[in-house]
Amino acid sequence: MRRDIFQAIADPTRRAILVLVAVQAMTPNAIAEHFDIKRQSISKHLRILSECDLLVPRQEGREIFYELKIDKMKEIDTWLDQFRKIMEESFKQLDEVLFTLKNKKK
Amino acid sequence: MRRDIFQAIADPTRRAILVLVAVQAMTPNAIAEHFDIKRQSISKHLRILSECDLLVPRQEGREIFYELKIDKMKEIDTWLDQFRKIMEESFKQLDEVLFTLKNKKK
DNA sequence: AATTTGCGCAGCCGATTGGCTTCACATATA
DNA sequence: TATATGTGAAGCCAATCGGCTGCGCAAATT
Repeated sequence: MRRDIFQAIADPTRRAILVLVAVQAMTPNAIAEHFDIKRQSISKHLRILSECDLLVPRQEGREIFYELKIDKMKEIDTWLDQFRKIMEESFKQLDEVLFTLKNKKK
Repeated sequence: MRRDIFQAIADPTRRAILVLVAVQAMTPNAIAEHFDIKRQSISKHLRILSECDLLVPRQEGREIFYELKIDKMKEIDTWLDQFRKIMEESFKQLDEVLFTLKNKKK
């Protein structure tokens, strides 16, 4: 059972759930109302999202409110950082090339 | 056949390929050397990454160099923006609450 | 106490995934 | 021209995915 954050957000329903819950913590039933999917299937998604720490359940009587753990989202951002860094490097090298060319012109 | 960027980066091999290619455009054979996977399987991954515009193939004789299309990566960032916005709103509301509390104290 | 409500779990099932092997084909190279 | 090399496409297969239904259980309501 792979259970990383990237596999979690691969599913469009799960991404939509995250957006919903981001605005306001919600119960499985309330979430299910927004989809053409049985409540149990939503539950399965919530389990996956919880297992990789994107959501956190908070019990309140017989209801369970699922809340977004925004910090976990930052992991995606961190992954993107690699590319920002690499691209920055590329531009730096490009700048050097351009600088060299400019100097040669003189 | 789902083919969106989130499904593309769900696979760890594909994420590694993206990082490799980000540094420098590479041929399928060169990429395959970095994995314990047959070249043909890598080809399949390259096809998927190309189909959702994360990579671009550049033919050079009988070799094909796959290059990262960094712009496409920004789509992930754009998706994350939703959450940044929502969180910003939450903090704004929290600030208001704190402000009200402070005033009540007086 | 009986019923309703909110929920998760287990198990079924067709579709998809991500490996693999075998092949065909075009471009170097001998 | 014959051979070696770089590549993608097709098809196989076990594992996983994402729906579904049918439970059981605890909390709330009657």
